[in-house]
Amino acid sequence: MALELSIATGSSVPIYKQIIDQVCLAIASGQLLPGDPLPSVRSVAERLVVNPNTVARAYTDLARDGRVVTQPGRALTVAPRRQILSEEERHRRLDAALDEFVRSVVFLDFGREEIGRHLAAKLADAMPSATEERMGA
Amino acid sequence: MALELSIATGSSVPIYKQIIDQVCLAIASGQLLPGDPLPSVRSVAERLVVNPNTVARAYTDLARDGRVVTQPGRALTVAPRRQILSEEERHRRLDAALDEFVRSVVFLDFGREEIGRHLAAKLADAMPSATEERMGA
DNA sequence: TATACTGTACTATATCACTTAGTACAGTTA
DNA sequence: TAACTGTACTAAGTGATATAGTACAGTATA
Repeated sequence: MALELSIATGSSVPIYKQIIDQVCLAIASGQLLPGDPLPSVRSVAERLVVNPNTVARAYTDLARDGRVVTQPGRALTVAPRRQILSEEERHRRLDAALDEFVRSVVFLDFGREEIGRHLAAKLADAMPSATEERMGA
Repeated sequence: MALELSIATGSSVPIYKQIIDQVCLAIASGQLLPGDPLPSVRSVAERLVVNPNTVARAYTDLARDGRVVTQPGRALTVAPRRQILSEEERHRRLDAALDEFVRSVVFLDFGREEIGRHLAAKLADAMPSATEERMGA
């Protein structure tokens, strides 16, 4: 399936990061499978009315993090699913994300259970578990 | 209890935001109670070796969001615990925080249950529930 | 071979957020 | 009066973000 990228022009999130996030979500959700090609730098730039350099910035970041594979002269392709980060780095990033999230919601006066419920729903959307995939969900 | 602020000089998180986060966490955890005074702009600036304007920026943001009360010529005090944001705004912010969090962890190859477990632990630290507070936990 | 595509690299420039610096003022407290 | 409180203002420097334009090596295809 062709990846349909979009950007929120008013957002404070940098364009290059919006692109990275969408590609990563597409991979995590299974919309993009290992080996699938990403749309070219120039086509994305044209579609989003954005500078090619900005798209290239996102693509080089994706390649640096090992989420896509580069081949000279060819389009980027989604990397095979394997362990990319060290165990330590994975936990460090999870911990940082958790801290950031807690800081953001701690003032909102939601119950811990309520927050947990909303998170579970979001996670189910973004990252269907292997079990569910096997069941065809 | 006097609030002991600190900053991570190497962090990409702006100093003013680090201050805001620490104050908010102190309020949420019960370390700061409604009516408690915040340390003065100048004393914080001196302790953290930071510009007073940066601290003032954090304080005005806290006041704008209703988490502290301003009185001319007096120190800021922690606002009484009550509904500050509209129901819609609360959910909007929770949703934004959830999206941001999911984007951050979706690549890390953690199971949904594992993420949920870690989050529950963090939340228990940051925001002791009313029930636990009543039990003296 | 010629053409059009792919990612990548480079310089230059503009804008904005963040931070620092310095000064100033009204209100409070002792 | 003196020392404190938050707040407001201008000015300047730094770094991230984005744009613009150009260029190059490798690949695919007619």
